[in-house]
Formats: sequence, C-alpha cells, structure tokens
Amino acid sequence: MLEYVILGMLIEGPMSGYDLKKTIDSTVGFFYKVSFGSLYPALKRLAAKEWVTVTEMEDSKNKKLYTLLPVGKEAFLIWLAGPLELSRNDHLSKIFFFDYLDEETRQRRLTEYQSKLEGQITQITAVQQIVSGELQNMPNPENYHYRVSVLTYGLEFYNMEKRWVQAIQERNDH
Amino acid sequence: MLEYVILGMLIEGPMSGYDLKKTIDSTVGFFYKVSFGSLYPALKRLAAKEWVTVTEMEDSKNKKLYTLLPVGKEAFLIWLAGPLELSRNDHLSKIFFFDYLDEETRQRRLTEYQSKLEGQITQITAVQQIVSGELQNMPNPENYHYRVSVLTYGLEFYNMEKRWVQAIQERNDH
DNA sequence: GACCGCATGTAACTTGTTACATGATTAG
DNA sequence: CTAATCATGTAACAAGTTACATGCGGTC
Repeated sequence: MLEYVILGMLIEGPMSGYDLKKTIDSTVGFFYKVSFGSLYPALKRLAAKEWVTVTEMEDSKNKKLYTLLPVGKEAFLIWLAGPLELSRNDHLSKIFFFDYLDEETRQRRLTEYQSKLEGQITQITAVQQIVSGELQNMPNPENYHYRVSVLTYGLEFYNMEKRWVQAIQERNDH
Repeated sequence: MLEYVILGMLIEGPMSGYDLKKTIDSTVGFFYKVSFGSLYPALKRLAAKEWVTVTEMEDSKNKKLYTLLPVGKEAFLIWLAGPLELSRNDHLSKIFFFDYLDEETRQRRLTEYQSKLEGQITQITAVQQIVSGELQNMPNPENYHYRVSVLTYGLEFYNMEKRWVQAIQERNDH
C-alpha cells in the first residue's frame, strides 16, 4: 500500500524520498506511519517496475528526485478505483486521494462502503444482544464492564464512520 | 501482541488453538484478526518460554490443550499495566482485559490516554487551521474536498475515542 | 568544534499472510 | 458418501521496524 501512497503523492510533482516522508507524515501521517526503512526500498521497487524515474541532483547532498511516469499513474488510478476495505486504514489512504477519482466510481465506492459499515453494525448489535442476555445470568456482571465497553466501542466507531462517509458524500463542508 | 491476547484468553481456562481462534474472532475479532498461520507459531513460542503448558488430549482428533502458567499470567499483567498506545488498536486489546487490572492503574492509564488524545486533537486542529487558510488562496478549493475530509475524520475519530474513554472511566453503562 | 537538519541507504529481525498438506469426526 | 467442521501444522512470501552507517551543509 505504501507504494500507492507514494505514487499518489508524486502526482503533485517530483519529490525526493526525504520530502516524501515529510509530506506523508504531515498529511496522512496521523493514521499511516512510514519509516525510511520501508520508504527507500519501496522507491527502489517502484523504479524497478518503471512506475517512476530517478533523477540524481547535482546540488550536492546527493539528493534524488522521483518522478511519476504515466504507467505509474495508471497503476495508481486502478488501485484508487478498487473497493474500500473495512480495516487497516486502507479506506482512508484511498479517500485521501479521491479528488483524483471520477465522481461515478467515487459515489459507488462510498455507497458500497456504507453497506459494509451497516453490516458490521448489525453484527456487533447482535453480539451485544447475546452478551447482555448472558450477563443477566451472571453473579457479578460488573466484572465484565471493560469487555462490554469494547463492543460499545465497535458500535460507536462504525457509527462515526457512517456519519462521516454520509457527510463527505453529500459534500457538507461544515 | 498476539501472545498477550492468547495469555489473556487463557485466564478463563485452558483451551485449544482452534478454540482460541474462535474466541478471539468472536470477541476482539472486529479489530484484531488472527490466522492459524500466526496462532500456532505463537503458541509454540509461549510453550518454549514456559508461559503455558501443552496437554495432549486422547479424545481422538489429537487436540491440544494450552494451560496458562503463573509466570505467563505475571507477564500478561505486566503487559496489561503498560501505557495505552495511540495507534494499531493496542489500546483496545488492553482495555478488553482491563477487568483484570487494579482500579488505580486502570484510571491512571485511561487518564494518560485521554491526554494523548487531546494532544492529537490539538495537533489536527492546528493543521486544519493552516490548511483552511491555504485553501482560501487556491483557485478551486473544491478540488481538495477529500483531502480535507480525511483531516475531519481524524478529528471526529479522536473525539469519539475521547467521549468513549470518558464514559467507560465513569462507568456509565448506558 | 559540536550539533542539528538534510539526505540516502542496508541488515537483522519481527510479525503476519496465504496457501498448502494432512487427517479425524459428524450431520445430511 | 460427501460435505462441513474440527484440528494442527509448515513453507514461501510480504511488509514493516529498529538500529546502524555514512556524509554534507549551516549555525551557534
């Protein structure tokens, strides 16, 4: 996934590995972490696949500029148009670049994602029902407070996501 | 971290690898995924460290029961009492087992986590201010809708977490 | 001269995924 | 009898982390 995030960042213009890290940290950094140990090998792989080109700068410091090639941009757009997955912040990495995607696919993916969220909410609600039933037959239900709280978390998390997706879909800016 | 989740699950009583997976899937499964390919090697490591014992069952099916040893429980409690980290669902895995932790450490860790959340909120709010300033000098700010939305997501996510931690800390059950 | 920020990279290690291999038992 | 579920495990691969190594340029 890092490879695609890099490609996405290079759409705006060529950058060095060092600058890429700074850009990633300051934009998607709060949910997606990069280290140089993963960034440089990723750039090497992208260059090997010929999705980007490397230009060595002569401004001392042996800086290298990475430029996105058309094939790379195509690969990026294919990734971008793919379905939004529930876990691992895959969806946020994609949605961050959604301005590059056509409106139709965008709406389709967001609506599709909404259904996935609803599925999760239904599932957790069902589990919650069972658990709260079982809890009533327990001698000391207060001993399960935190276990139950984590279920509540799940519900609140997915509901928050649902509200958020709805809002961005309707382009409610405030 | 999987090792600690396993230990936590074994507090309730001995289990097989297969049952462990089912238990994990149905409790913390919505944010923590396990596969047999990671579970069995983890059990092997735990047995090698002598944190659990293995008992081979003769009820056919060559089932193996894993039993938590006192040393293992100690290791688990040390992990459990450690600080709650912001990312990677580390905090949820820990809070799920918080019923096993003493009230003092519990409150300390939750309050500490609240501060971390507030730090994140402050940070994202600052970035949001800068971005919305920059956006006013742009010819077409609507082209950055989704980029900005991801920032809003961050804010809503951390605020949701804050409310949730507050609620569980005050033990508001509904 | 020391230290910080810029700048690139490698190596060992950790962790997890996917796919495969095997085999027993149970319900239709 | 056959499909699903129970049950354990390995091997190849993927991805990322941490620590280390190197060196330039500017500033206090």
